Amino acid sequence: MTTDPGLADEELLRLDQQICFSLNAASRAFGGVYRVLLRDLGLTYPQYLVMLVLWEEGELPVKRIGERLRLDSGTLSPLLKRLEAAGLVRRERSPEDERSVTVRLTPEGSALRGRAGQVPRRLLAATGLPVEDLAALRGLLDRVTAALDAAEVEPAP
Amino acid sequence: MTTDPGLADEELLRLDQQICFSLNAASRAFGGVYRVLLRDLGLTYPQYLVMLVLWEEGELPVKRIGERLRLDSGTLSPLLKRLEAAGLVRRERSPEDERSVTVRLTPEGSALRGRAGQVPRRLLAATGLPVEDLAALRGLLDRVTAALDAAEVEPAP
DNA sequence: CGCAATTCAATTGCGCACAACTCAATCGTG
DNA sequence: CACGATTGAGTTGTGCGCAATTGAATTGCG
Repeated sequence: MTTDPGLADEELLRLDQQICFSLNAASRAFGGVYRVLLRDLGLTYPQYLVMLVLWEEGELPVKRIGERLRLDSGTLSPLLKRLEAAGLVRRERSPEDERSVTVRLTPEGSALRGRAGQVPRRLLAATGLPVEDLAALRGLLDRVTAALDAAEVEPAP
Repeated sequence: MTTDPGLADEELLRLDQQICFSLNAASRAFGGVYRVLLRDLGLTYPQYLVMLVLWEEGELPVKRIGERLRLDSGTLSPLLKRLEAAGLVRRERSPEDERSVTVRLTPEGSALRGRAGQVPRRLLAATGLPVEDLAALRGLLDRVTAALDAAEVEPAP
């Protein structure tokens, strides 16, 4: 879990810089392409992520959506409200547990899945990478995510 | 640049889902670790990126900072104002071109570099990946970014 | 049973990202 | 030189991400 101490701080600063630049740039480049692809569906990228989960599950409590997407209620509550205002989902408190809110697709929300059908293919094409490389990328990303989540980083140096 | 047409839409949807989930998750996981590491410097992650550029260059017009970080004035203007309020930079209009604003490190801004010295090492350690893997990750990220930037994605399917 | 601790959603506040726009300074072309 | 086009910062408005807090419902422990 430690780093090669032979590398000077100066070199690490450069690598750190490159890693965080690259990740930031990639994340925003993806966002830009998704934005174009999703525009005529009336969805933002995070809204699309929520719809993907709902298309798979049909209905889900807010809590579960948050676990799937690593998002908390501070992000999901207003986002879901906008999806509801757009007529894509309904939200209702669960009768069994009044604390929980269940999110359900409306017929319009389900129908949108058809119109979203070409999004993945077009996105993967835009990456310009063969599927194997994308799988490798995903593997590396998942590894760092797991490590970063597990790392107990001390606040004060 | 096209995708294997043998893959069904359903499978592509799943892969797309995994790629965007993974990228999103990794980006936010990095953000979380940076947030902890930068907290006692009083910097956010995007502010740290700006400081990295300034530590390298000393002074730079807003325009150049934006080119380096792929950020526009809508993001940079308020961010730089906060850095100025924190006493880390000064902003002054260029005498040669009154449209341009030059951003300069203050002595406090320069001094902060020393306190940031351990950030890269600690971040790289938190990733749990050997340097070679991080380099590979960076390579893949840069490739997709370049391809996504180059891809002329048509708005309407 | 009763009350404290926990859980879930929502809200508030702050900062970033991006689009669309404004305004002044500069450039380029006739 | 003059005037229209372009450039560079800044502002506004929308949405996301996260921390911190609130408030109601539920759980669990004594």
